[in-house]
Amino acid sequence: MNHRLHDRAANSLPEACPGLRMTPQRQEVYRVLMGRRDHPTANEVHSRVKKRLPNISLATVYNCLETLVDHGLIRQVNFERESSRYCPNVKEHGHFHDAASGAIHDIEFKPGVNLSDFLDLPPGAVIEDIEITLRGKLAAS
Amino acid sequence: MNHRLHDRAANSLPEACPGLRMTPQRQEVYRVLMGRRDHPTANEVHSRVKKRLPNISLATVYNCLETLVDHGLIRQVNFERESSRYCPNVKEHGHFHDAASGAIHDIEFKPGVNLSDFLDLPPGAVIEDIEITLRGKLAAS
DNA sequence: CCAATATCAAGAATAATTCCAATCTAGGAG
DNA sequence: CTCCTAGATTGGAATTATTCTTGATATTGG
Repeated sequence: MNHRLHDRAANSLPEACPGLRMTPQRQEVYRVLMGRRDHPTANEVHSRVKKRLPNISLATVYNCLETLVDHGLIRQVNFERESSRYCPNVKEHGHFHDAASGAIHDIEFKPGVNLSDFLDLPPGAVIEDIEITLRGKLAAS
Repeated sequence: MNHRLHDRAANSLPEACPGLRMTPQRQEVYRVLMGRRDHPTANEVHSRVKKRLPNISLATVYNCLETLVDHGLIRQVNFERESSRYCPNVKEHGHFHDAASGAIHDIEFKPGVNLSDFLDLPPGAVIEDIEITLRGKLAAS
């Protein structure tokens, strides 16, 4: 079994991140995301965080999420026009959205592949961010 | 030069599409999208359409766009949390968002490539829709 | 031509997110 | 240790894109 990506303890703190003050709120938001590696919306994060910080406001959750995203500790993912979701998998990856269950699975690139191997990029394009989302079904097994 | 994708006359009508009633509003929305192959928002489409149909409402533009999308005549594309944009290129393709100019370029797949060539898909996944968005810059030429 | 159905328009309603102003807090300077 | 300040948090208001609702219109099949 391959745990390459998921080996950080669920309740560990992010290592010191320059310019980021680790407040209790940010810590808990981060902990909650690491603890259950689904792709919760800000609202879902809020619900989960409230178990330990009952007074935290949704605005603060949004702030924390934004800060963590800005510092590269988590990723924000958008599907269609739905609420943004947040993902603790910082590695470059895509998502597969199972229409039947609603579940979202991380999709990794095969090792060694290069964007320009399969896409006709405009000449001189410098890619800073990639977003790949697939929608479909898992065949009944 | 390769015009494979863009050879439909700009003001042509979509060929008969089962179950789609081609009203003047839908026709004009479609015409406007075909005429300028950028990626306008519903609002931009509304402005453009109003030149010929001054009384059309934004709600109708939304309705028309949704209908055209449902019938596969245009595609809806979402970048981040911005307004949806609409794209007359129905072929499977991705988008490159130039951070500097804000321009959006269609990106084609290299011929013959297969999703599973570069992505680790979950076993049994049947992909129904692909969305690939790149963000970056065009190197100064 | 008439009834059934689909479309349109205008504005109200919704939902996610951001903004704002008023506290609050942590950490460094003294 | 205490004060000061920058940054963080809060709750609620504001914003924005989009959808919904309702009544009026138009179109089509019979």
